[in-house]
Amino acid sequence: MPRYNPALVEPKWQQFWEREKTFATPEFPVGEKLYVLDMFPYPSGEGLHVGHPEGYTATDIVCRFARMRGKSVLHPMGFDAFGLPAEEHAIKTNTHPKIKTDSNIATFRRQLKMLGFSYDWDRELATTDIEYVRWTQWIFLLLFDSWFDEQQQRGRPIAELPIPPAVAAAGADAVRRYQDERRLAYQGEALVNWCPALGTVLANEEVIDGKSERGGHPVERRPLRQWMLRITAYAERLQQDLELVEWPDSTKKLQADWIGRSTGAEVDFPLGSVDEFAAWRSARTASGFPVKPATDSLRIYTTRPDTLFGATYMVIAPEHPSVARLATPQQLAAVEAYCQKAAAKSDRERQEETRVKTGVFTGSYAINPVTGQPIPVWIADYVLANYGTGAIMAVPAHDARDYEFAKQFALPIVAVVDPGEAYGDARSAVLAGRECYTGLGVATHSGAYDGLPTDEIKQRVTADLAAAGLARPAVNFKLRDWLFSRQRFWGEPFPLLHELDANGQLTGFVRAMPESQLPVALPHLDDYKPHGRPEPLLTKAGDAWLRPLIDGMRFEREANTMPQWAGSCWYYLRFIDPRNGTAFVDREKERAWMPVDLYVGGAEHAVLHLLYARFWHKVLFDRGYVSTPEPFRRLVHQGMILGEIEFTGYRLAGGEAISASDVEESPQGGFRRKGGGEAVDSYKVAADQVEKSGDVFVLKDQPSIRVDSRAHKMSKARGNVVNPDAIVKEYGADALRLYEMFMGPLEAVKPWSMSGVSGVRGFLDRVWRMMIDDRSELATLNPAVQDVEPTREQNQVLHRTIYAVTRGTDRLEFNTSIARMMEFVNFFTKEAVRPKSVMERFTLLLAPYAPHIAEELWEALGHSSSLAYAPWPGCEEAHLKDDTLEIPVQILGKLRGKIVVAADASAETLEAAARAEPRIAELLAGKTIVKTVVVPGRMVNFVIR
RNA sequence: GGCCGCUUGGUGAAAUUGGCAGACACGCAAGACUUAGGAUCUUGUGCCGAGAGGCGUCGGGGUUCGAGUCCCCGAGCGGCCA
Repeated sequence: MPRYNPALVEPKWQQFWEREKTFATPEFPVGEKLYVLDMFPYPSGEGLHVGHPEGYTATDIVCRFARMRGKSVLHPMGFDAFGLPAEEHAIKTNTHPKIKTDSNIATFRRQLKMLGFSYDWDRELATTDIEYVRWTQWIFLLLFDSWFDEQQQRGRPIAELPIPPAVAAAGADAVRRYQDERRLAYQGEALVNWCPALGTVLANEEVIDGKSERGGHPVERRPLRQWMLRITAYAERLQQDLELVEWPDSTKKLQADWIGRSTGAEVDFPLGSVDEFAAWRSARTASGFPVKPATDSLRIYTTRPDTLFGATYMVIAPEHPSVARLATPQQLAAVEAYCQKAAAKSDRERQEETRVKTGVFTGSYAINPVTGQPIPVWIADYVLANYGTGAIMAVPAHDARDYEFAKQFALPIVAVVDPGEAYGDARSAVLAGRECYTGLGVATHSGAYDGLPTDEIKQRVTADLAAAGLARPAVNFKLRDWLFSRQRFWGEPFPLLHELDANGQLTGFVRAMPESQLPVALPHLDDYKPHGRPEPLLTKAGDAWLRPLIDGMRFEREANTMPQWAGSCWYYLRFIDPRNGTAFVDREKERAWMPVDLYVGGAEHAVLHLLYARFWHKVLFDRGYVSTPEPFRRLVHQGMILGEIEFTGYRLAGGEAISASDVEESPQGGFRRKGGGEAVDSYKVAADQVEKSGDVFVLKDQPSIRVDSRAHKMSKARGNVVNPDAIVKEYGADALRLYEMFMGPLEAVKPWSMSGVSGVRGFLDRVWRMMIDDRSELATLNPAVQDVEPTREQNQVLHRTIYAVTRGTDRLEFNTSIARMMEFVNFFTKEAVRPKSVMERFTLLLAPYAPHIAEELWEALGHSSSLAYAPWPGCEEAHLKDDTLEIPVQILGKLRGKIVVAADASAETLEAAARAEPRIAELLAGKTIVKTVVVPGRMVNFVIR
């Protein structure tokens, strides 16, 4: 047979697998199931990136390995195909975004097939497929049809929502309104990024520093009617159930922080004069804490009820419902002006800590319920309307933002938490109100509570105020409801109709499309250009689509589209039953395959995609459509692959070299001399121009000049992008797969290296020559491969390799498995006789990693069927062990000698042998042995004096 | 600014999870084969030292018979959030 030629071998086996449907998954698992999922890609116009095959190869190895161990494996692939780039392309070229999307998918599919992944391609789907859209819309309608029962902590059908008698008495419309306010999908006003210059609404990622990403035009925040999903109802469970999954701790923490559960208290601060306070207070004690905030007080949420005595003013959000009521006539104009300005800012801008605090006094006062003192009520945009109650008590001594605000507006600062002696000199500054302290301590200036530690006073104050009807313990979440509508074209239409009255005006009521009428397809548009209004682009469609006549009634269609997240929220379920025309997934199949056992994808999706998918899954679970509380049992993030390591030198305008240690990034981009000096130019330095000097690299001919040595993110601009097509062409798909796994641990960030690719290609060449006679023109085995019994040593090498590769593959430590296979090949290429049975078992070990060459070798070894389901080689204990071991002998923990003993030598034998070792004996002579540590099979250590 | 992670030869890394630091690969060097080499094979390759030997896992401290691994402090780099 000729030399190893992946260009021939790889397409041959790809065609074989496709023709034979080798990786078709049965409808139901046979025996133990394994569902292994890759985060499906967005099919960009750039094609596959070398980062994609990293995770995909890892999961492919896991799947091929599992099949050989007799598991039923579900391993699907699809495309997250809605998205902005396709829409932008559509606007530019005036072609339907589906055209570009489909051609991008075709490229991705070709590239994925070229890498030999064992997907069941019959299950391929794209979120843009109209049949997929049907079920995305169907799930949306399920959300629309659900409300969250706080008592039972689960979503239930809206028909089961108890209607209070008063509402029922008010008539059918009142009941509908009552229900609509409680659905998991509801309408609300939310701010959009409206860019007048572009005449379109922009996604958050298209807005950078308040300007449009394209063109840098100003962007305004405009309130617009939008669809929201009530994910906050599930906050508690989304947080709790993180305990059920096997995810990286860092990812769980990110999610938990994003959900942001906090405990504290809601406290009412009465409005009105000091002399009314005592009466108000006793009335409250009698009536208890009202469920809804009353108009005679301001309700705040705080996580630090222990600092109530230090509350010297209050702040409400500019959107707070009490703004108009609290603004006194003298202050009204200033308040209105302030609120208008605040509305234009994003929440994010408003929370910027570096920003100078702004605010305006309402003119009104509230009473601090623990001190009975009046405190001013301010309006400031650092308080957000939708967190807590939209109002805070400000404790400038113990909250950084309140402190800054108080400084800015000369408001009183009263310290009520004593940080204690350990805080040093700063303690007196804190107690004098000259410094802010946010930590724990001991109560001071807190009346009867003085001297209590923070945790205790929190409990006591909350309990006491609750008893007096002034407060209640409360839990709050940072998580906000999910803004689910977009004003774009390329997304799923909402399957909803707005009712119109006799005059063609909206009644405010919405009707779900009946299931039989799904899917609602996108309308035809003559072009995809923005229409210059903040409303959804679909309002450009004609009346035939927009205002359909159904059963003799005229409706207006919902013209918003869903965000890209929608499709990726449930694709893992559709893969189980991708062609089902009557349900989004068959319940029995779902029960058989779920949950996803291993989910691999980038850490950039650690929060949003995973949180949204978990939320939808829980709704489906509550409504009885799926059987597991969590969708993804185990999650792994593959690390980013960076470009090849580069050396970067710097020089001044005149061309004079400057050391990297004297250079810093300038804020405008580019580089400058450290300390804000002159601009500096960077340039690439060839590897042979530098040398290592201590910890750093310097120019060979100018050793005083340091250069940077670093791998950068791959980017078009930097020109360091590696194209998988080129790698496959030059080295083969197996080499690419093997290299990506050999680079280092799956989760680590790793720099690309072309010579590393050629290194693993060299390994595959050696594997080939180990078994194949490459000087023969025919498919001939290497004459060294013979049908003989392995020697004891050969068996040892084989079984140790089986052991290590099995273990490494199981634990996703692919790099070490590959290293062990390399050791195997290094050993056997030196053997004049290579037992065929050993070569066969090695080929099976290699198969998950480099499946094409393995199939080819398997065939050459005389097998007529694929090895995809051949049993994984077993490892026999007897062949793993040596008769004798070399054991290190330490004195005071330092290696001083070695002894060779029987593998099963006892502790006594070991110690005796160690003492007898000449060098050890010499070192021990005349010393007192304080202690002897013997670990059989491992080491001996003498502690001497 | 907050949170998380990382730091081991010239380079990517390994270390049975507290027990011989540097497996495997790249690179480099020498040699063999060869008309040729970006092919193949062999040998060597942490640092200092002629050697015996000593030193060595970002820096400092601690726990331990024993620390790359665990704990504390610090530095640098990266990621995410703000």
